[in-house]
Amino acid sequence: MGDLFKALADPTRRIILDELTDRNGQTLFELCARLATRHQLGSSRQAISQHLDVLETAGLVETRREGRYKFHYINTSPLEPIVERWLRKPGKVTGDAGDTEGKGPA
Amino acid sequence: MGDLFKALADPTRRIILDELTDRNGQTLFELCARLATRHQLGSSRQAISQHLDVLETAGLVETRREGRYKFHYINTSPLEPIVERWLRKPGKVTGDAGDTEGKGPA
DNA sequence: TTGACAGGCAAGCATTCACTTGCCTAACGT
DNA sequence: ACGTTAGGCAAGTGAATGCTTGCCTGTCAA
Repeated sequence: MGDLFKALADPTRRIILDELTDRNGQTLFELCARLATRHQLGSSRQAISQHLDVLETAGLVETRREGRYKFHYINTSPLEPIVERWLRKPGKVTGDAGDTEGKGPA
Repeated sequence: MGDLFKALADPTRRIILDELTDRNGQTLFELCARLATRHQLGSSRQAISQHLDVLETAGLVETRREGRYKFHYINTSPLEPIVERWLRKPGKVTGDAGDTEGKGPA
């Protein structure tokens, strides 16, 4: 769950999602080129690749291999439960017991 | 904008939002007690205070002083534009030009 | 088969982040 | 006035994060 928010916390990754929204199914190199051209992002190929890994771990990007190409597709479904979590009316905390992620005390 | 996602990226801060959803207008000490009791979070007072600062910077928490008490109120309005950003249909990237946050190239 | 292309793996580095520690200010109660 | 309570400020520490560097594995065209 926290992977989703951590993925969204980086501006470069948000721009990657923008780019995939504009044109879905891009390869790594295509993304590099378009991020540099349209967003003035000088990130290296490896940097973008690592960002894509983070986004994929968060479930925001899915991939499809085809020969030596790897296409990246945006998946917005993990975003939908975000707002609803804190939009429920005050009264009872329901399903957050598993959200500590090992950040608890020793 | 990125402040919002960074604020949500931490599990302790998400639990604080849960706690404020359950009971709005808590003081710092009240939050400390309830986080420890109901969520087994052993965070110190200063840690919680810093988390509240982050949440307030992100616009997710607003405060009201009253004597020596400071009450914290959740504000969910910054959450609403989150999903819509990437739910627009592919075709044109519109308003992301200001999202680089100084992470751009030299 | 050889070389170019698309991508992956892993170590190293600098910054940021969460948290602690220690001390301080301001508002109450008695 | 004095002590207690609620909260704030700032420096320091360990871990995580974003990025680079260097090399390696597959895939395709000629």
